[in-house]
Amino acid sequence: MDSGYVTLEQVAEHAGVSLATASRVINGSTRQVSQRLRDRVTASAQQLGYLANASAQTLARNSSSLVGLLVHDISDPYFSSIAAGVTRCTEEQGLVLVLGTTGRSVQKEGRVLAALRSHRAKAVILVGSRSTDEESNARLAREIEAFRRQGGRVACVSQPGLPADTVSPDNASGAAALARHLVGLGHRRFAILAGPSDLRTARERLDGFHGALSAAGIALDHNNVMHGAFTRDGGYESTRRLMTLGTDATCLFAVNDVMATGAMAALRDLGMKVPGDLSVAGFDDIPTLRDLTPALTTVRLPLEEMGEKAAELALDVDHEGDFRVVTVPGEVVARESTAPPTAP
Amino acid sequence: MDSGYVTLEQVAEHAGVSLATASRVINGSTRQVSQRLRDRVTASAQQLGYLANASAQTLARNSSSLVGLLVHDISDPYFSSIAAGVTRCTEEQGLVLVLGTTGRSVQKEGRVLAALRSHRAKAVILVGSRSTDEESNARLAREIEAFRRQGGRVACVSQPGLPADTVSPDNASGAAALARHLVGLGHRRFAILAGPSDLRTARERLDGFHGALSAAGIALDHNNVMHGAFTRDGGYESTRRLMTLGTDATCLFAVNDVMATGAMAALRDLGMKVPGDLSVAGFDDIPTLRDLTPALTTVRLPLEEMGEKAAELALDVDHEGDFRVVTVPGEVVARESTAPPTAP
DNA sequence: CACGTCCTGGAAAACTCTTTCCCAGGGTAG
DNA sequence: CTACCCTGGGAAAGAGTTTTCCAGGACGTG
Repeated sequence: MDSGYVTLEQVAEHAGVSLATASRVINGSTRQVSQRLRDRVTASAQQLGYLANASAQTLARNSSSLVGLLVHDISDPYFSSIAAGVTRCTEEQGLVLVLGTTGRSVQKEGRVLAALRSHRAKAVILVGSRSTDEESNARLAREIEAFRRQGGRVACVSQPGLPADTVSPDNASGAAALARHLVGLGHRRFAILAGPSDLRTARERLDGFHGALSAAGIALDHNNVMHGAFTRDGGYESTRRLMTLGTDATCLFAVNDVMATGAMAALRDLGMKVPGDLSVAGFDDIPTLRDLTPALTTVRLPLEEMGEKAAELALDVDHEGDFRVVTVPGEVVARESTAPPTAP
Repeated sequence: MDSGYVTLEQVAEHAGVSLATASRVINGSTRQVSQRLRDRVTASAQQLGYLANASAQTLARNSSSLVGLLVHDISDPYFSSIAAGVTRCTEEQGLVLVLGTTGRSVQKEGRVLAALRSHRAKAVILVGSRSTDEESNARLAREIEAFRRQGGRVACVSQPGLPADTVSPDNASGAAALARHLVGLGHRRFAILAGPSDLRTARERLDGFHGALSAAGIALDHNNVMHGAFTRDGGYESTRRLMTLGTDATCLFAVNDVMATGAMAALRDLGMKVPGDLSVAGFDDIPTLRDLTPALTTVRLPLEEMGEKAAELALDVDHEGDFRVVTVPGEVVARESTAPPTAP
């Protein structure tokens, strides 16, 4: 209690039992220990203020109570919402969460994954879409395999196609439903902030939206599709570019909410009214959205639940074998940022 | 490389050196190793794909590369911004960040702290104001002492008075500066969303604001000070309550931005115009603020830098002895949510 | 040339647990 | 009554590092 550590050996000695017995009492192994000794050991542990040395346990068991969570940017509300769901689940189970931020860098991702492997983390949860680049996906798949071979478990959010359990929003259907809703409002000419062209999530949403338009007999002008960074500033920038080039669109769809937020800021700076001059819609329903004016129409994803579900998948030790995919439907939430187009 | 682990012993054998030498090469101890052996060992490690077992290292060194970060709620942009700053610093140093969320529960805080102790974490950073309750502060102080006795380092953000290095915003001065600014605009009657009455940060801001008003010869009506939860919903709720009771105030100060955000939503729902019917100001300058309409007047804190600074303090191993306090000034940022009061 | 010093490498202890193996004692079945 | 099994306890063998201690060789000095 003073300055050093209380070891299990000291507890055993204090209780007058062997080290083995003390260990069996404290962690509750399969072996039985008589009630009498059990009481003595717990009393001694209590009295001495025993706290197990986690690294010694990890070394002996070859498995730790650490769970990794990899996100691109923790200050992005999309990721922090998912992170909140993950923490809820891990804390329930007494596990310790390790947060790694990748900044979308494959190298950093690799470093964090290696660190988790080195710590014998029990599981890792990868959040956020990766690129569609074949090579970096293959490398990630190898890292995942290495992690799993060491006894770790893996789950992904928003990145289907990897060799792991996955929680994946139904991007295409959600975007299609949104498109139909907007067409229902009377819109015929759309502009799209499509994000990076090599990002899977971005592309699925674009394709779903585009597909639904095609099905409704509406063409999408190539000049109305802007690619750019998947961030608020990317949305701002893309919108300015779009407006500088000029557009005939009556409705702007940003494939995620942070870009839509940037778009709204750009339009405000340009003196354009939403939805009067242009309707705007996003995707994700991040919590900060409801405080925008006008409130943003979007496709709602249950972000916290998705994080929680991913953690459950990753920590469900019973399951072995093929990879499960949980598809999460998106729900169109109509708010004030979209309205029927005003007559031209 | 196949299914098991490569140990340092295997690397040593492969390189034809002793375990001790291999260890000295890989981690770079104080001891010299000849260039010849050095090359052999690194080559073998590379070839075999050696990855150190972190728990074994922790056990042997009695210190790990883990750094704890305790926040109340990671999905709150205030905390996630600070977290982003902390991660930047820890990743630079190759450390692994453990994220603990407390939900403002003292028990959970204790549990996380114990887990970090058990893992021999190198440092822990406590973010967010605690209560002004003497007893729970004393308990926290004891936990901190225990952590430090085990060789860990501690830093706090926004909670001065604890036995640890601290990064603390100058709440009183910032709030006072804001008050002077608002008085300068012509406001004389204020309402305040003061947060929980036992939260140190909240009280400092309230007191600073109040003090500046007094200095300007302005009284603060007791009925215009609403206490409530330190969250968006708390701000919403408090504002509704305030308006239901009725107020003569021309300006509303919420002691943090998330409450101000809730206040704006409540006013919108009540059909009141900001700043036309009521000016609103907050405190913190969380990133999401700039996308509100009208944009919120606030006191800007450099949140990411504060996180980074706290991490630096916690990881500055050179420093021993008395506790350093870094005071961070807040800067009034005037935006559209405040304007001179309209004639009564 | 002898002796002390410095430097490099290796053997082995230490770190704190978990778990296997072994043993004693008591109960049960034949 | 003996052989066998079952239960509960302890000794000891790991788990993979770091680090201390010791040995031997090179080198410098008197």
